[in-house]
Amino acid sequence: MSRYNARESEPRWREAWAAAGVDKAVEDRSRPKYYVLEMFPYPSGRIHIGHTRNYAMGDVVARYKRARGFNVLHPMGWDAFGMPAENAAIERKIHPAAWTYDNIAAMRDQLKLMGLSIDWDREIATCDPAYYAQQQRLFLDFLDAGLVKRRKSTVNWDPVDHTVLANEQVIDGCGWRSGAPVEKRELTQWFFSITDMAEELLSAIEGLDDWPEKVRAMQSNWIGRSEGAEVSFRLAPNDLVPDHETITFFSTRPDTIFGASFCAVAPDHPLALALSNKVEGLAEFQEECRRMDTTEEAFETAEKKGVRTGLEIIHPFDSDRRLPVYVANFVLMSYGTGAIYGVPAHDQRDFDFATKYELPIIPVVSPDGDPEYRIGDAAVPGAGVMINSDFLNGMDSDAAKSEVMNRYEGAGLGRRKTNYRLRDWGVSRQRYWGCPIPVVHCETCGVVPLRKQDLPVLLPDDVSFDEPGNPLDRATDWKTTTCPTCGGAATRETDTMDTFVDSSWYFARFCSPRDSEPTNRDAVDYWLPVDQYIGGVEHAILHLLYSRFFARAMNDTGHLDSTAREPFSSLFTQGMVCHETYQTADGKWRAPEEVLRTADGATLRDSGEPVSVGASTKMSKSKKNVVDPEDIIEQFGADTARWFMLSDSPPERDVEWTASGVEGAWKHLQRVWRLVVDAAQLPDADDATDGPAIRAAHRAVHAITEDIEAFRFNKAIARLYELTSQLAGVTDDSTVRTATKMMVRAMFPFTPHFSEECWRLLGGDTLLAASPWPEIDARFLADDVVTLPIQINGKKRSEIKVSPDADQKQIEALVLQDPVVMKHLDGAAPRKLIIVPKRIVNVVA
RNA sequence: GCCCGCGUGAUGGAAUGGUAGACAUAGCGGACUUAAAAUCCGCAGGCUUCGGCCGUGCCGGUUCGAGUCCGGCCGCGGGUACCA
Repeated sequence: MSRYNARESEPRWREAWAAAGVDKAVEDRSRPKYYVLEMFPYPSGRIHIGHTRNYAMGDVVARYKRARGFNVLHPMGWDAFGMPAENAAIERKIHPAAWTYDNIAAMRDQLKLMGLSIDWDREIATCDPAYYAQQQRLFLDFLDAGLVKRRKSTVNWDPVDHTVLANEQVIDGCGWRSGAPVEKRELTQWFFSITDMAEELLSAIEGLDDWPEKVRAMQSNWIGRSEGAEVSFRLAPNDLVPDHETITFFSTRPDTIFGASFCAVAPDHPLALALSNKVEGLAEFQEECRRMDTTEEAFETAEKKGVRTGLEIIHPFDSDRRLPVYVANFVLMSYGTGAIYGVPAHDQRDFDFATKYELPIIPVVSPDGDPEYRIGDAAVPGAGVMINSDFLNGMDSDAAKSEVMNRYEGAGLGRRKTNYRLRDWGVSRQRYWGCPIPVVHCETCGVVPLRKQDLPVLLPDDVSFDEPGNPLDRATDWKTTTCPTCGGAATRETDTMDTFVDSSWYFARFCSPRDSEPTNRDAVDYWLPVDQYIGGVEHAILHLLYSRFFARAMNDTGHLDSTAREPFSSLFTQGMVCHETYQTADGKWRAPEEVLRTADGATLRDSGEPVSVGASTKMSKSKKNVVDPEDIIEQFGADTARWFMLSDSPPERDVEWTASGVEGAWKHLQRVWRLVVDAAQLPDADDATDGPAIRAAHRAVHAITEDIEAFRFNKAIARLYELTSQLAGVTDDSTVRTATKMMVRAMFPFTPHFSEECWRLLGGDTLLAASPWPEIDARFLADDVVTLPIQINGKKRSEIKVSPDADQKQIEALVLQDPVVMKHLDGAAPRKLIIVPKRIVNVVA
């Protein structure tokens, strides 16, 4: 009996597809387009199993849509700038470019083994000057349009590596590489004005119907819109800061103004800075706050502390009331106005602060309407009836909110204001391996953008990585240049762009990857938006939000069609690939290939030492629970790997990689192969011939089509298992060969090489890769007879077989004659008889 | 704290309000074989006095009928946060 030989077959079919050019995407306006894209990988050096699941899903979609007559664009590229390349340069004395391009070459070879239908002619790498030169053009256009700004901001500064760190690179207050405590510094940085688009980015989420609800919620929360009042209250006359007359506050609860018992400003608020040397202990307190790291956990435990300034605010509605002003560590300069008035009764932070400093806690909102309402040992947020609030007493808190804001506006104290949590996107990085920012610093003209004809600004090759800091700062020859405006001496900007910039527009570049402009309008108008984007949920906020911003910015600067402001019309976030973990008694992690797994435990293969089996978690080097896709492909072939990864769990959920599961997938393909070998000996049936096999095939493919459309790949595969058993079980049926051919075609998106091999064996003389999806014939879907379950009082007791077009009376008669029904009714008439056609019967006794 | 998800056999998971557990993995039994592997066939939620009864995290509701819808809990996972 012959076996399917993946190792021999798979390369042969990949060559055949390449020779036929089936993966090439050309603009063809006579056909509907379909752009399917998986998030492009960072070229770390090896393809990870998680990548392969991601690309397998995209490939199913690409191959299916192509078979459905769509003109498919399915490209691949490399998110190739970033720190690991510089770290490699530091540790191994390899140039980042050499390291990166070696990795790309290795990963491209690995990816090709999977048999993905990718148009490799469109491959791009973001570190390629041909790519980042276009990014520099976009930067200049954005600058021109006011979408890029340069300003001072507080950053995380690593004092050992002499560089700015992203928030994610600060771990427990220390630099992730140097381990040194991170400082906050004021640096002048480049920003994309994403906050200008906050409202549009938020409201447009509404229209992203084919995005996961989860991602939409995360983006909404991240943008974080809140409505309230921005008001300025007068400071009582004082000698400390005579030129400060007011403090401006933001509050979402103007209704609680009569509950205010203190005010607080951020340590870096202008007023606090002005007071630094005039209030005892303040300068030290501010220094302490600066040292406090910016990560989340630190705040969790940090005590609320402040320094009383001696200043007082005059209550806006009661000029006899004075609110002491503090500088407090829990007030952030980066949100609102950097100043709050504290209402301890209705805000937990204010409550904690007031308790510590023995400030009054005045309830002003009574949840149950009781005017004598008292606060316990925690603040009570939420709505209610106003109490202790002068002219607001008795009002509903929502109405009070509106009333107070009206009074503020009437008195010229302030206005209604919407604030966003979203911050502008700081893109400056003091790094070498990134896209240079195309501006110069001129002694006379200041910051001057380059002219487009001066682009690209190429990264210098000759740089050293043996000192900390940004190598570009030390690249003197490169840095020294002339000013495009005055021709005088100038130095280049040495900041490079955040790598998230690179990935914010690559989907547009794929439409015309070699064009001399960032985009070709004909190409992007045809291909965009991406019809199906697939990637990990870890990019739910940053990458996807930045891309949404970029699509709009490119729109506004004429690089994209003005009608399409969303880049990805449908988004799918796939689950991770997990694996059991193994540990020996001494606590050391062991790799799956070292372990012999039995039904009730595991031992080491070589020594027989017992191994404890731990939870299945995301594959990671530290836990050694990693499977190398190349090993799997070597052993079983790409199709087996693809089949298994999609078969076991719904695509949005994590899948557990198991050796037995992969073997099961491999066995199944061999089973199909035997079926195909047998079927190849049989004659074809003509289209009209009916039989159990062809019926089973049409039904299965009908369902599989719906499953693929709905991203239910696991169910599609389950149906293919079922169909295989059905075809193997029929005897004496002249439609077996025809049905087998249909099954092989339906398997094609999942197991393309294997399906081609089967197809050829069954006499196919075309490539399945260029063949249409099987047509469903409705004749073969209809039932001759349907089985109706019979429930009595909602519990299944019996069933009857009826013709599908039997009418209610016929069914009723059959039901009442059913022995089980007769027994339960015991001569009585049913109280009610519910007949759902072709579904179920319920007898209410 | 807030915002999302999710709780179904030993396991991954199926089930437009209509036969709960498709399909797969592991397991058990059998066939073939000197034997093993491979392959093929079959069994498989729990309890039962063999009539049935119970069963989708828990409690209640809607319905002829609830894993599915509604209300309230419990548990797990993810995201996010001194955001005023």
